[in-house]
Amino acid sequence: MPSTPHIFPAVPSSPTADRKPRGAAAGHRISPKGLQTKAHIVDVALQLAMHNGLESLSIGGLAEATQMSKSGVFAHFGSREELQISVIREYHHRFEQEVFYPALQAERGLPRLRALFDHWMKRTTIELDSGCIYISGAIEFHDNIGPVRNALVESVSIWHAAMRRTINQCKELDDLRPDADENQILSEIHALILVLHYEARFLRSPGAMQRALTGFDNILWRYGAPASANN
Amino acid sequence: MPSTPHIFPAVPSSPTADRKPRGAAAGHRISPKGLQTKAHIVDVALQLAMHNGLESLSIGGLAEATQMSKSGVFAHFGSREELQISVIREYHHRFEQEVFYPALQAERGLPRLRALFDHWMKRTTIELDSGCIYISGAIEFHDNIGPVRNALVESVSIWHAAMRRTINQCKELDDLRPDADENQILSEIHALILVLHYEARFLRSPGAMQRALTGFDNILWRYGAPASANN
DNA sequence: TCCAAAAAAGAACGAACGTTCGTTTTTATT
DNA sequence: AATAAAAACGAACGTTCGTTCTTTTTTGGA
Repeated sequence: MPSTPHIFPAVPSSPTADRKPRGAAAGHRISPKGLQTKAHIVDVALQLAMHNGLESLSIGGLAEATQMSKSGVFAHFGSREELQISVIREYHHRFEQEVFYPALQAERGLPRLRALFDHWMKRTTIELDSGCIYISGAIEFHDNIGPVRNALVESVSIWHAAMRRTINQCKELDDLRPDADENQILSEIHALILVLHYEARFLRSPGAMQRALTGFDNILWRYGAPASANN
Repeated sequence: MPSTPHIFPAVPSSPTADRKPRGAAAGHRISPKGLQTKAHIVDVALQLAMHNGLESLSIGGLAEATQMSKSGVFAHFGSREELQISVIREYHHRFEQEVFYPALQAERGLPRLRALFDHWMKRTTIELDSGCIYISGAIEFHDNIGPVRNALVESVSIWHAAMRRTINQCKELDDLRPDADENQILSEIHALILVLHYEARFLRSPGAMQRALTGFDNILWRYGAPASANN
């Protein structure tokens, strides 16, 4: 795979404690086979976490899902927290690949903002039969200070920064009012994603996606520059 | 306590299985002391659940928090699910008391809708140093079908119905455009609550409450009847 | 092919989980 | 004050949890 650019630099592998992990989590050189196995474990773990949350991830359940022994799975991470962080990093990576980079192909300004929203929506909803770690994780870890929470906040913050950048580009290109507050716009867009997730995945009320789209148009209608026709 | 009216009738005590519970969960007549103890347990359980979610409620932890034995706590509910449902019902009751009924004192139409939103905001945020069961529960139980999920969906649905009613009254009183979709408006208001919760409790970004208020004004500005001055 | 290193397995640990059951203490009523 | 019922306790159950340690299998380079 070509080395695609990253929204944020890789966080150092966070040797949280002075514990001495075994296996791939130790100071060993990781063999190709080891990397492949670990990638597969993280892939399965991410699927589980998207369905049931990071907190319900268990080494035992993951071992069963991957047809491995508990200790075999454990050795790749050294702790449950490190497993959770690995899952968050993987989710962040896919979010980059499936939401952020594709939207960069839309031209700057409103088309790109809309593309980001559209891809974000799709990532968030049941369309892919999965939940969103950034949403469930925020609930699970809002009081739970520690490295897992930090990893989550970091990823979401970087994503928010990217959104703010795009919004500001809209202002520069006169697609949005120059006096509009980018934090306000970001909040309102994020709000639509959250309520979409709530209605679609929990309440299962029909029309949730259409309401999110209408809400987005309302934001543009409210903050759109009077000069330009933005829809 | 006077018998205050309820938004929804009490759900029957759901004798889920053919298990034979002991203590207050059985077919016994419950003594005043028993009721009082159970109320205290539920009160403590609600506090715990508002901080860490319904899923992290444990009989053992609750026993420790109430200075009781595990079996003593357990006997009042007969199962962990019934405990969770009791907590949801208690939360529903407080939501009625602290959000819904106080707002009824504001006059019909926009003042009442705004009062509902204001109280809802306060209930949701850290102002009371607690989270919202309707938000965390939606995440914890979106895939987890069963009586707990049902109780949550029921409570939220009833609350949404009350909101829709209020929105429709706004339309009748020409505070909102008569052609506005009440589901759309409800979605956008709910969205503001969700993002407020996200930003205030998880990201801890400043200004979240102000953005929610601004967002509410934007909704009124979008859907407000052109004739009336609604702020 | 041989061998060191890495990966995976297997067994076990202490703790916490929800739940059951027999017993004791407390409550409410006569 | 006596008594039946309800509440609370204490101990134990089978599981699952994350983690540690020892042993076996697999891998990859010489």
